[in-house]
Amino acid sequence: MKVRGPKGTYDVLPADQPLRELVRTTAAAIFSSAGYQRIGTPAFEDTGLFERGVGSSSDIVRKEMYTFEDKGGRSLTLKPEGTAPVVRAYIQHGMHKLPQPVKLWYAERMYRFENPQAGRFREHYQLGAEAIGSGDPSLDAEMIMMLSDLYEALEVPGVELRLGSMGCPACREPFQKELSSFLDERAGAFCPDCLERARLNPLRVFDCKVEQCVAELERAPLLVDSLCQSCQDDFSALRGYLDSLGRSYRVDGTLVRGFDYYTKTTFEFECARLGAQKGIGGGGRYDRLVEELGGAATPAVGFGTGLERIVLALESEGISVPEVGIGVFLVTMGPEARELVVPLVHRLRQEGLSVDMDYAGRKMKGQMKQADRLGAAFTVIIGEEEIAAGKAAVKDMGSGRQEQVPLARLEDEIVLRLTQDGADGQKGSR
RNA sequence: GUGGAUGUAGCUCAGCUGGUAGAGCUCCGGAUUGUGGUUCCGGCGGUCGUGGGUUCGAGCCCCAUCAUCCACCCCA
Repeated sequence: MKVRGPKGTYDVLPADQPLRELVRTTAAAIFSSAGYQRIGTPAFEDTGLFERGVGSSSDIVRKEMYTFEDKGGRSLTLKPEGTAPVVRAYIQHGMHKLPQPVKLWYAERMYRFENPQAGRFREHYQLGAEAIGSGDPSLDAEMIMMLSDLYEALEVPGVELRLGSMGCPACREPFQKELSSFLDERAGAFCPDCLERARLNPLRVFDCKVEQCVAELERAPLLVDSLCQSCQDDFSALRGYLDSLGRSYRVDGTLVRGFDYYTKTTFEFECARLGAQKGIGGGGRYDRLVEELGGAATPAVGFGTGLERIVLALESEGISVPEVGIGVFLVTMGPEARELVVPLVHRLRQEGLSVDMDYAGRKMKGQMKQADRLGAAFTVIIGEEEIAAGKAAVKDMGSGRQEQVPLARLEDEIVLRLTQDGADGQKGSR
């Protein structure tokens, strides 16, 4: 192997495109029907945006960012997540003056310096949405349903929803103290990772999978049980909405999301088909982020979902999108035929038809084979005999029927055949 | 950053106790002096990840290194 793409990256080959395209267009339709408009943000941002936004205690900021200095001495970072850039754009463009909430969605590449594994890459593609400017739990429900509808529309198998609440500063801080003292009392019972978490961000101990720790945590206090009145009200309102929407979910007091900015609602969709990295999408409310990034105090909620993980889940079901073949393939033999066909191919393409010809010097048989591989609906054969007779052979690749068409009428005949309904070739449909 | 598995043709893989490489698929051609999807035949294609070592001799053994996959951490 001489050359390779960088670790954790992948190429999207032609065969991979249709399914990804399907996911993107399905998402775009669902998001826009809920009034979300697409926004694009730069591939890189000032490093400080993520340090302040995502939070310096998060793993992402501590060890996963692609940070570099540009020639002007600025510290920049390839974006590891989508929310902070969108919030930055909201503030920068004065979107607080627009009718609230401002609803935005994005499809962007994200970068994290992690070791790759199933469903995890250093560059990945994320679809996400943010609704900024309302704290109403019905908006949380809208967000959750958009994601849920996306998975449903795509028929992603085995998707489950977990729901939790991170509370607000008013209830979280006292709770963290309570949890910390619980952890301190039993310090001996936890693994070294958990002791580290207890110091940095106690809530993260709930992520631990070590049996001993999990057992010990059975008796730990849960944040969902000690929410303040306001957080409790919002949480039960959200649950009411989800119930009436018929969206099933599991309340999980141990659901903790990785970014420091989350408040109140957190949610995560999991897919059992995915292996260890089974989180397929998730999000939550971040009522303090806009303010922390320098805007006015503004509540907001959002989610992100990984395109690769959706595709992986779909592929585990053997789902494939049929490839569409080309319209017509022009088979030529001899220089005269090529002289005639090169401009003809160009004119037909200008008509918007999908047309191809041989560029590899294949013999006739090889050209027919190529036409078949490309899924051509029709083949036009022009050789010395045809030139001499002033006619071309037009062959229907489905039926195998072939007829002679005068060269003078050939172009009109091709246009006619290809603009009829269903004239597109269909690969693999014979 | 850590652990395990794996690295042989473009792809999927075989290669017995070490004797300097093979199949299937793909591609090109022939069987059908100008007609596809089936079949048969032929051809193109390999520094056996890389660098050392042991040996008369290494794809096979040893060491190192890199990469890939999976898992941990964490996340989409």
